[in-house]
Amino acid sequence: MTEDTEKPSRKRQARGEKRIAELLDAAERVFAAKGFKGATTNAIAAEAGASPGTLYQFFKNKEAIAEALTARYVERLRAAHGEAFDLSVADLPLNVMLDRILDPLIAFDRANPGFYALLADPHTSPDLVGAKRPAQAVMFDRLDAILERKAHGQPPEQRRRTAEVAVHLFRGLLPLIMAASEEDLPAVITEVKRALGAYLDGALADADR
Amino acid sequence: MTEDTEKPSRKRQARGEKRIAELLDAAERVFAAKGFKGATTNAIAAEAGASPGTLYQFFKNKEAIAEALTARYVERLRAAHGEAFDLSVADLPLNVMLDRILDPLIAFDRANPGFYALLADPHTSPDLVGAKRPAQAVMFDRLDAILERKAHGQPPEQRRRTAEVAVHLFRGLLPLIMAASEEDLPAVITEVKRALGAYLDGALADADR
DNA sequence: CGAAAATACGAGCAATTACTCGTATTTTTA
DNA sequence: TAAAAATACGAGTAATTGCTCGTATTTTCG
Repeated sequence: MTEDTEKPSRKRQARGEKRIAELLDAAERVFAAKGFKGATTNAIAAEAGASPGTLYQFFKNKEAIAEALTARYVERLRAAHGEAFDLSVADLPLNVMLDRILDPLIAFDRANPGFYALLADPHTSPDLVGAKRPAQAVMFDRLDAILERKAHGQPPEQRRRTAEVAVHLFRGLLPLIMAASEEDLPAVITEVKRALGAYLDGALADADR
Repeated sequence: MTEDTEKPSRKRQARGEKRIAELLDAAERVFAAKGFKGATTNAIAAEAGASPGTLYQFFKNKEAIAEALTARYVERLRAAHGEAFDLSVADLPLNVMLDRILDPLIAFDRANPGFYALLADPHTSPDLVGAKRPAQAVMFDRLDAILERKAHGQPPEQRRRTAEVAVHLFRGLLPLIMAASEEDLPAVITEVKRALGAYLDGALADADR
């Protein structure tokens, strides 16, 4: 077995891939506007210019749409900012590091409002929770690795908690970031960085104590 | 007109008040478990041991239930912690002030999971948003007043933003607080206070600059 | 007491919605 | 080119759900 968890179906056409992308684009808009429960599969199909039957040709059910969309976000997040989130930033001063990490992350979130809509919803089924885990892990794991490099002496448990709190802290401020007008955004970003910087600064100082 | 925005109906019986309280208790549980959209009015009625007809005798529709529940939370929040959130805490050292404010607030949130469930849901109708505003205002206004007293020289606009960010910061960490086991809670609370303390400390230091 | 009002019930309606299925069209492939 | 497979359609269905309404019981009050 090299790479086949797929059924013995014949082949997916380029047309199909295009439709899937269109359906996910549509789902992104509808989820962002209405949330998961509020979104209608018929509305997603219509938004994509497709029929319900076509939608269900590619997705087993509504949850599968959200799962696929989440997977696409994770993929894009890795592709776009894997480098910016690289471990080498750990050697930079804290405020520079925060610029490097947060600027692209904020840009990504503002450019992909559906990502936030899906991630923020706390009332998701177990399957969806599983699909969301990698999205959380992308941020958490990298930050944890960075902290490990930046504060060697700290016990791993404490470090994990610091990373977890920092990620939640950012996610908690996301509503503010998402709601900010283009005009207010710089000031909001400044505050976000100030909050994260102050927290991490304290956590790292404790590690050296 | 002294106090009557009510219809010329005859009188609400004690039995009715009791039923309303039971229905709100039930709604709290169902909303906390399923979210607003996921909750069913029939399920709320059943949870309260009442029939749908009885539910709709006291509430115009599903939204009205959430509005009344939110109002009850605001009332309880004010009653339970109005004093702890009193302006005099502004004269205390920052970390003591945070203990005084956050400990009862965290206890309230953990004791009223429906409050968090309703507040956190971003996909609410305009009516619900209006009902939620006072809940936000309770925390924001008091913190803003405290900051005014603690940092006189700061321009109001900057102060408002600090208060807004601080409130969002706390709300953002609420998922962590709500999900923590009784065992983990103290450590989580420590981190929350550290984060808020570090942020506010920086903001207040800037004000004195 | 007795009438009116408040409370209570729950079957069921109208609307919504996730999803199916029979059928038609386009693309692949042998 | 012809059969098979993939894609597409959209009316229809079964289930869910917010809410109503006719009716029955309890409480209030003159």
